[in-house]
Amino acid sequence: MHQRQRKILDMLQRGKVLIREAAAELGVTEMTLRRDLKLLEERKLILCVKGGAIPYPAKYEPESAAAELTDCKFAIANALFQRIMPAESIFISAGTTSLAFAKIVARYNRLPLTVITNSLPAASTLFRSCCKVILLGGELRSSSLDLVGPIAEKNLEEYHVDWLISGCDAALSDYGFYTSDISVSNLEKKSLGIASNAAIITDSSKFGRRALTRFATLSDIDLLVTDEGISPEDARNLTASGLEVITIPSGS
Amino acid sequence: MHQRQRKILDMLQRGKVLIREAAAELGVTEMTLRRDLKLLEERKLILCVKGGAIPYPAKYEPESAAAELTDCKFAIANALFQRIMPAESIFISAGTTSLAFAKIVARYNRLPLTVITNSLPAASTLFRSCCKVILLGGELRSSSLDLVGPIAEKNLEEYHVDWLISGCDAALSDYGFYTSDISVSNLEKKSLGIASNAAIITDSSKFGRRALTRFATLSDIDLLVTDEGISPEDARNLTASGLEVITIPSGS
DNA sequence: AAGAAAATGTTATTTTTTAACATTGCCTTC
DNA sequence: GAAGGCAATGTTAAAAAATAACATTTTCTT
Repeated sequence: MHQRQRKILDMLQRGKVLIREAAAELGVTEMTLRRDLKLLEERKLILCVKGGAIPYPAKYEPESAAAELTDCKFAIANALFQRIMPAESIFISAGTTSLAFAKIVARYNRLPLTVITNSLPAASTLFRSCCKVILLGGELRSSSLDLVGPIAEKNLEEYHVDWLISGCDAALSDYGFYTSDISVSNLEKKSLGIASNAAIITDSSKFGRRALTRFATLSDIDLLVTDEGISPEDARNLTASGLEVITIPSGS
Repeated sequence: MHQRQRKILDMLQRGKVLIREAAAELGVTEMTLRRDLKLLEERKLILCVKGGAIPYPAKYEPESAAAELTDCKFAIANALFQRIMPAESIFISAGTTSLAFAKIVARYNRLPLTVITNSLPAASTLFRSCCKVILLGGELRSSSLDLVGPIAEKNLEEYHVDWLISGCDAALSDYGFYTSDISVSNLEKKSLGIASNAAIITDSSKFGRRALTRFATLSDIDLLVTDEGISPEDARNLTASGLEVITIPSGS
């Protein structure tokens, strides 16, 4: 990397850099500095704002999250949110639907909850809020930004929560809920054991499919929130097994 | 909050919003949208970039960090970094000097280390790097963005590291190192127990002062990195106690 | 309904960004 | 060491975006 670009990064360590000033300080023309900034921005080292640049904000969200946070997921998350009471404790698992839920909680920011989570995106969303946030320990997976593994599972034993809030990768209405990651599955199973109520929030497209491992049977779960896309038969199966099913309009 | 502003936040959930487009979509003039964005930016809900805005990046750094990350701290951190060998495991404690160290590690990004930390800023800095990151669990303190408390301490017992890397709030060259936070102190004490080597990195201004609690005696520490501002007498005291002392030029 | 206050729109001006092309300096190759 | 090429930087003009100042509309109050 060019010496000058390295210097720009140094300058940025303590906040915003203005193009005007920095160009003078580095003894180059504004155009050159702009070209440097563009390069650094492409490499995700900085973020260009109006008259300058700031350090690249370490978004605590996997790259994929933005695309997957659909309106439908927010609507589903919002429906569940209506059920949560002040001062309750909840465990928010990793995954985009759960993240949508965390964002709803943060946006509303009036329920003083105790939130336990293994998801850095969720913790990131909530740490400024009025909720108390507890993070499980463990190895940080850089792809999904969640904490899994034996330490996370062991930490879980220290807590009890009113609600477990989780998504799923696949679901069969007569058999249970699946995830495609074995370590996630292990953690989910454990978290079912520490929760008074378990809620699954998922869009209806997940039904009728299997994934690697089943982490919950139908009887493990108390409440399912999904969209109207779910087939009447699936809904009937679930209700018959004692789950409460909430469906939100698909258009919302 | 205005209905329209709420809508803007919704739009932002899935990435960048362009002023041109959003103004058309919301049926208002660009000027009005700009005013909305300015308001939302003041409330730290969004961040304005070139032709639009992005969701406010949840910077995993306490507000104070930027101002305190001086060149001096980076120089000190860099000197310590030279001592770290590939594949070693290190514990990085919370605090701005330790954060400077994490940033050096991330910037260089060639040492495959295992990093254990209770600091979200440090984890945030390192999660994209080639280091393996392990986060202690515990309650998230929103002011300092670190994890402390009994769970964090207990998790520590699961690990052993080659290096403990820590800052301090105050130091006496004939007595030891202080911090002004009792829960931090507890964690520091524990972490001394799991490290083969303990390094303290701190600017020389901390010497000759006390703070709330002493977390380390002189014999607990193996290596001290500071700047030339340290008095010859302090340096002599430390060396006499068996600490290796590295001083970096103040101007650097 | 009158008037005040807030919100929004309009226009002109300034600032910032982009694009296209000119210049410089460095490196290769003969 | 000179010719030529390539990358880096500089210059200028045009486009885009942001700001400021003021006009208009809407909303609320009384």
